[in-house]
Amino acid sequence: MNLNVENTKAQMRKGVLEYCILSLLSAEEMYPSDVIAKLKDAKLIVVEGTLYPLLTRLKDAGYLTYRWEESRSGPPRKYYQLTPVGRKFLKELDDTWDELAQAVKKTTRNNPAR
Amino acid sequence: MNLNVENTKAQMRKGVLEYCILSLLSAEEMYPSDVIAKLKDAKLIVVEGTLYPLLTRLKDAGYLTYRWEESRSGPPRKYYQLTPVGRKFLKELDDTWDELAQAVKKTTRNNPAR
DNA sequence: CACCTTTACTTTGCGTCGTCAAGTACCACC
DNA sequence: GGTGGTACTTGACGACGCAAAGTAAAGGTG
Repeated sequence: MNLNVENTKAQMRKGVLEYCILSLLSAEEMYPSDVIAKLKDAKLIVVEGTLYPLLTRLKDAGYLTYRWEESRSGPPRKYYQLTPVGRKFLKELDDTWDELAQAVKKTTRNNPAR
Repeated sequence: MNLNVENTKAQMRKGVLEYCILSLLSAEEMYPSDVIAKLKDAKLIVVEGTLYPLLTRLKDAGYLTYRWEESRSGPPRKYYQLTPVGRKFLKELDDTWDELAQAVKKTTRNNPAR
């Protein structure tokens, strides 16, 4: 048990990972390293051991597909993209996120720190 | 493994629980059932088995204290309140939340669903 | 071709934590 | 002194992020 800011930050990040990844992939087809780089840009640090299993889960759930593409600098890459079902799912996650943001806003409204 | 909206919603909720609870308690002293009710108002469903251990962790970490108070309709209640350290921690969580919201906004900016 | 580096994908095990479910305890009222 | 409502506790379980080690493909260098 380790209740510090870093840990809580990690907890919060976990909750939105799926959503952010699907959202990134909905805008443009990418392979995992691209996704990690994009997330890093947004200050969401994610490592391989987190991303790969998650992508696999999303694929198994029918939200993602991928195609192999050759690379000039190493092994071939898996380029992921949303399926129609994935797009539908993403729309629901948009609402879910908005609801959560509303909920947080509501519970923190009278927070003296603000 | 069960990748549906309900599950993802639960995941997101997990991430902000600590924050919301501390925030509620910073505004006013409460006992667990009050907290559950307030969270429910904000559409954040939390059950006893989640809240009690979390409050204990927050107390053990030095962020909360409690005092017993008699009740007219049952056993005495533990009224929780933030410690000075808890207030400091909460301030940091405010920043953490803002950062996360920014990050999500950034990754979802080009999401066609929006 | 043997070796090394870089890049990409995979997998195992661990730790944390929310949740379920069952249990304990206190109080009021009849 | 049962009975019902309220409050707090706890053990087992499962999901999942993450660290770390492993496998594999391509290219460069001699």
